[in-house]
Amino acid sequence: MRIRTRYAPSPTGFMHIGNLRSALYEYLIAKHDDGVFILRLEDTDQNRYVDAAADAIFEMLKITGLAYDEGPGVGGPYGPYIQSERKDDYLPVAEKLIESGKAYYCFCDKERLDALSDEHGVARYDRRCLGLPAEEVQKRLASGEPYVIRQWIPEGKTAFHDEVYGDIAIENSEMEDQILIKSDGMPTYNFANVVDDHAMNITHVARGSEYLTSTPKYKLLYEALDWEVPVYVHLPLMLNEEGHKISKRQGDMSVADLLKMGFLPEAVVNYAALLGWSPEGNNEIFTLPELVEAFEPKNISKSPSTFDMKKLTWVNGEHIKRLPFEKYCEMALPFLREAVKTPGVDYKKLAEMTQSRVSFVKDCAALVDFIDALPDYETELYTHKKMKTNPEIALRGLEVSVDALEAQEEPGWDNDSLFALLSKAAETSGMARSQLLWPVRTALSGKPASPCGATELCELLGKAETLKRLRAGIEKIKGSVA
RNA sequence: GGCUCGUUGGUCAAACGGCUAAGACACGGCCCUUUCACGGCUGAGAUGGGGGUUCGAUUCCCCCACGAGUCACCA
Repeated sequence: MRIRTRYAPSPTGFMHIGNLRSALYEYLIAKHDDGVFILRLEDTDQNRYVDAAADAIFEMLKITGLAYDEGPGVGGPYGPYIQSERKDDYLPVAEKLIESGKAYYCFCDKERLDALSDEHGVARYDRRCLGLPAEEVQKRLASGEPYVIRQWIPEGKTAFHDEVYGDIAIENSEMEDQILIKSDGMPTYNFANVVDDHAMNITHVARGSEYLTSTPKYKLLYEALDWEVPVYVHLPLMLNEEGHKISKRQGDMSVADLLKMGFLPEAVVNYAALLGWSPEGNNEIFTLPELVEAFEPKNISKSPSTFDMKKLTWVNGEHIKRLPFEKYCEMALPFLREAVKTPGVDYKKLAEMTQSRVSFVKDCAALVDFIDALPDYETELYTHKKMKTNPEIALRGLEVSVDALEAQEEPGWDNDSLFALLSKAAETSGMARSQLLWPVRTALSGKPASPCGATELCELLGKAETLKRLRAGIEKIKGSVA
């Protein structure tokens, strides 16, 4: 049978990296086996429903490339894919459970329930309505009294198998007679989930390990309904830097925020895959199709992992380097154009120079900001141990360079010619090549690092500007030495 | 508090019960280099504690500690 997985978010807020990972793993489990990936919106909590949240989910899945085969907007044979639109499907199932004695009506109100809390604030329903005579139930139902439907949990112990965590068993006495149908007629998440997963023929359920302890209740429901239990793949928790589960309610970072910060969608996806799963080989950089190929649920780990911005940043840089040059250009050009206004600048060249040097595309701007205007810099910059320079040597190096460059014709003002020229000048003047190049590089960029070497800078800036900056450098050193 | 899960360097993580306990990020050094980056090499850095089982435990069992999750008419 074909694998069918589903990502079933509730549209109550933005999507964070943990949510994305759930969606991703669901997607990968399906696609690795040529299965079907489904999106289903679990909007049974009308109080927490946020309109924009659903759109945000659609958008994030689109941007990250997690295309669903069935779901809102695209349809499918098991629709609708929004729970509020299937609300009539749940009550009959609950009533069936009542008939078989696996569920019962409960008329207890909020106040009474609240009073049940113990010293830890933990409330366990006391089953007051469990033994209600049928006539009384009918009478109260008929009178329009609000009610909920509760699952009846039998005595015993319930075990289930999880692909990641193995066999887990929990005493039924630990479980409450949970509510299946709320007083507003809507199903609870746990119930709707089971009903829909069955209705939609879901074969594999991947979700965070926070559901581990409620899974036995699901199992009991499946058994009571005589439905086949899906394969469970519980995922290790994803922790924030404080060591707590990442959640929207705690204000943790959203995927949209990460994208806004300049992380590439493919980098975020790649990194999300790596948190809690490890590839077989040593390579850690993957595109989505490569993940589909490489992903094996058996390599999912059990222990929680902490989100690490540094590693994400590295992954991002790796993806930038792998970007086709045209693509990188397209992304970097707006930043470069904003950072450099000097006419006649070769933006393509700037893009070329920056691609291997940035962790974020937008960082390219800061690398070339010296082109329009020479930044103010300290004479200290002329001192470089490995280049064997200090301000005095730099002064001589600059003077020699200026002399040589002045004589260079404009038509031959290119990197190769200039490099040869300065190399020769260094030799003639008895200096090391680096003793000319470092000062030139410094005087032209005014920065400790530049995206290209000295003579490339000369080419970039043109003869007039080059000479102007070199002379300014000379004056600067003279001024500070004196 | 009950229950469930987890615990390998700062972080992510490998390791049929068998070796000097992989690799990646970050950090240090070196090389390459027209600076930086890239790339290459390299260094430091880990099995929470205690008991077992075993010829041999990161690995299996028990206890402890610590961490997290969960115990809603939220999902």
